[in-house]
Amino acid sequence: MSSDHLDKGYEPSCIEKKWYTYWLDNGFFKAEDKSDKKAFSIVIPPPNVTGVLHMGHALNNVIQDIMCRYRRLLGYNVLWMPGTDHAGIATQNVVERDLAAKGLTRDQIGREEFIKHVWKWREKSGGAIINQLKRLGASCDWDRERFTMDEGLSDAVRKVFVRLYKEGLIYQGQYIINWCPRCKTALADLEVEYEEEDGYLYYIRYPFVNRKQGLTVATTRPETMFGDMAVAVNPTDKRFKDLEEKQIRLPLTDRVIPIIKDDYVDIQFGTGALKVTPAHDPNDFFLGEKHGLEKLKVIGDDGQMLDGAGRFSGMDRFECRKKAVEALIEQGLLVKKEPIKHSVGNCYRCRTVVEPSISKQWFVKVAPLAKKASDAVRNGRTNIIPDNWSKTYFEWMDNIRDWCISRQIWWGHRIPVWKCPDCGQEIVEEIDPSHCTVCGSSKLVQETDVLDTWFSSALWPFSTMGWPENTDLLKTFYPTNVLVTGFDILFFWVARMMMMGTYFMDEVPFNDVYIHALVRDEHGKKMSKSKGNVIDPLKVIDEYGADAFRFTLAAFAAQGRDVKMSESRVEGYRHFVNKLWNASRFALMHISVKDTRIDLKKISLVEKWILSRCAQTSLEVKQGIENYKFNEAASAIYQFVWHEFCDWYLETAKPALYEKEGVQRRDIARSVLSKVLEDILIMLHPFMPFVTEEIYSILPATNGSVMAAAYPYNEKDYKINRNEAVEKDMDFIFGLISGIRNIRSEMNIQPSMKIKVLAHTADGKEKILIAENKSIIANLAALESFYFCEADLIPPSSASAIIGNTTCFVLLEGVIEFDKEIIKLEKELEKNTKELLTIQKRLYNENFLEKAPEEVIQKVKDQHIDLEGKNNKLKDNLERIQKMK
RNA sequence: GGGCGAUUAACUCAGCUGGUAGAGUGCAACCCUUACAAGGUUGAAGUCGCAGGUUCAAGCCCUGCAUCGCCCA
Repeated sequence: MSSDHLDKGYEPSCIEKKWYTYWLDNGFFKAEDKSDKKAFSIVIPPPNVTGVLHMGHALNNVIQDIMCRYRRLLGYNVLWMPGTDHAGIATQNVVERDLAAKGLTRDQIGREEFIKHVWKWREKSGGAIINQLKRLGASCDWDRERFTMDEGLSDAVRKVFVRLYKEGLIYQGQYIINWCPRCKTALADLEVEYEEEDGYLYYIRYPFVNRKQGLTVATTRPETMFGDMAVAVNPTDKRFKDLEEKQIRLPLTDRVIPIIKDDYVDIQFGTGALKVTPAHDPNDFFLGEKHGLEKLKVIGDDGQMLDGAGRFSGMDRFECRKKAVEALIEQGLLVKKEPIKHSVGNCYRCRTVVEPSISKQWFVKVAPLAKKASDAVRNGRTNIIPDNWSKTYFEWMDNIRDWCISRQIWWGHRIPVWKCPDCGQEIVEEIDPSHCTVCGSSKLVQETDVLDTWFSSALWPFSTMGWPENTDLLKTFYPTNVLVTGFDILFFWVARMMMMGTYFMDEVPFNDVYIHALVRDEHGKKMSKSKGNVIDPLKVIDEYGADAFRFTLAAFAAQGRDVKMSESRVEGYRHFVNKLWNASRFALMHISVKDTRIDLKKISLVEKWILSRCAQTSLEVKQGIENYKFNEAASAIYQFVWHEFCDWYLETAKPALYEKEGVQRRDIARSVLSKVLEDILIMLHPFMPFVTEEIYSILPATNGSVMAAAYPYNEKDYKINRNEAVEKDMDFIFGLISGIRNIRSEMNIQPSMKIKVLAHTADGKEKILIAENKSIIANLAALESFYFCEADLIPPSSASAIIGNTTCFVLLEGVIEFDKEIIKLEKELEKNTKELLTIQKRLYNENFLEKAPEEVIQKVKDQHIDLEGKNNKLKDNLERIQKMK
């Protein structure tokens, strides 16, 4: 499987394929139904079977994959349950389009034949999105893949429906619902998307029966006037105080309708007179109920006007709007029309303007379910993260309306209700009934509607695990640890899973709900086909590799903020992948045997330092992942790998690795390098699974897959390796090197030119540190020589840098540019003085000394001493240089 | 109309229970130094949207305002 070297540049495509196949073949993604190990489980938000992977999926699944891979490294028995959703309306639309291409409609071929077509379609192309998830590296337990229309899941749906029905929580009724005239089905409130559009507000005069005058009503939908059953005014409205008429004439018809009074009418809006259309407006529906008005449906299910529209019947609703307005103008009844921005409801599947319409539908009485679901979050059994979404969740749950669950389409779970045509009995059973339970008739007719897709998705966390059977899987993995989702389906899906889970399992479906951001384009705009700003994740993977893409998503997944995605960012992280690759190439030039045993007593300060930093990084990555702060985890490891491991540690390790300090030192250096690189690969694996596996497989010190490795630094190892004192010491050394480098750069000293440096310090500890790390300093700052000097022997022609209590003098032997050094020192002194003054201001403030906590005061005092010391040294140096000039 | 969020370097964003403002990209200078130019070293760059308030101390807490975005009606 592995070779013993790495190519010069990292080439993702074939490596990704190779390792994904390897993981699958070796069962690394498999969960055990029963196990002694601790369990960790996530159910995937099932993508639509018609779906194509978009950025939202990518972010969603990368986050889940990071968590799953991380838990495996910790030794958990991990279940990541995959699957797809049958997506009733969406899928039906796709297949209908296919048929239309062949000149067929679903009505022509009939229900049974149509459903066969859908299944065939699914077999052919339904798995596309699954393969796309695999390209991302998703480590789902694919053998368990579920589909909401599977037999088992359908059984669960049936069971839930029957129980809710028998408990009186499902009912059928005539209500106003949202109707899509194109899909020819009812939609739930949630399935309507509102959009601001330009329209007109038409003011129409309805004449009184016996007078020419009348009331003017305002509407944006004049075509609905044919369904008007009354005109309503507010009883407190002064304009209508003297109104005697009780009736009014409905223009363009021969109907006379009542004038009713109700304080529901908004005095501010329009003319104060409201046309009441109970069959085509939700508010009017309730007003109609209250006043006992008839509900006349005038717009048909296909969007064409019905008989009630008189000579306009048979006309399309929008055509009718135009024609009716023309007719009103002719009759002098259109008072005015003014442009208005108003929100128009569109079908979330096909964007057709939704018609509120009266219809007989099935509903779930959600209040009792919502109570349990809402309480579960209130009392902390389920945590919503970030927490501010809890409020939105409560808001919705507490004001929830009954859920319309019937859809007039064919693709979906058919509602298990039968009617007896002989005696009218309604039969609802889990097993298809063959005859009427009352009269014995065998002519039972099943309800033709199917259930809302979200009805089956609401059961997903337990139906996928085998419910209603009490399976081992359920026992091991339910409730799931976390659900990862975007907030756009918080109500559609999460809320409903909470309702069904708490009701049927008596247990929440997940302990945590992590709500991640929406992925937008680089300007923060929603990605959409019409805007042409969609970035295809698969293309990004092709170009930059899955690892770079995944890392980008993780790095930008800060809580509570949208992810703004642009290819240039992915490119940046591809550089990171490459950096890791090259660092590993370098390491492989040196390490050749399995030896990662490290004797902490024998290793150098810088080696202790890198181990300490590595331990600390592992903790930060751990905390980041466990607290859903993936950006913090990503940035911790990025920072460590690039700027500590590569920039500092590898550079310091080179002399030892090249055997310039003897064989023993070389072997120690090898073992530390080997160990740290191995740790890095494991820590990084959840984020960048492919490249880490490739490198890990080649490292001589490792065996088998990185997926089988243990996450580095348990509590004990952390305590052994983390050493803040060592980190502080190294910060001093690194600061010293940077100080000298700074002088080199400011004084335009060529990198190839070696320089002489003298150090003066009264600090014993710093003196020892410098002495012990002299060769590192000399190497990294490119020094010819480095000695200590006494205060009275400070070289005249030199530039200085102050680090801690030590001053370094870079000898410039006549070539010093005094002006440059003076400017540099003055600038530094200015900055230092500023800082010193702010510190002093606090220290001389009695209130501060009185009220601030002791530790803060002590810290400020320490800072004061440091700053004052540095200030004096800067002044001395400046004075000295100025004298020289 | 109700609710939520944002406003910090040129750009994209971090910033914990209040304690001297950080990163990446970009920019500038120098460098092909034997893992990496997809690189290295060094540097410049911020009135933390505005106005008040609380506090010894405010990017962070409170109030108001402005601008932008999202969700629900």
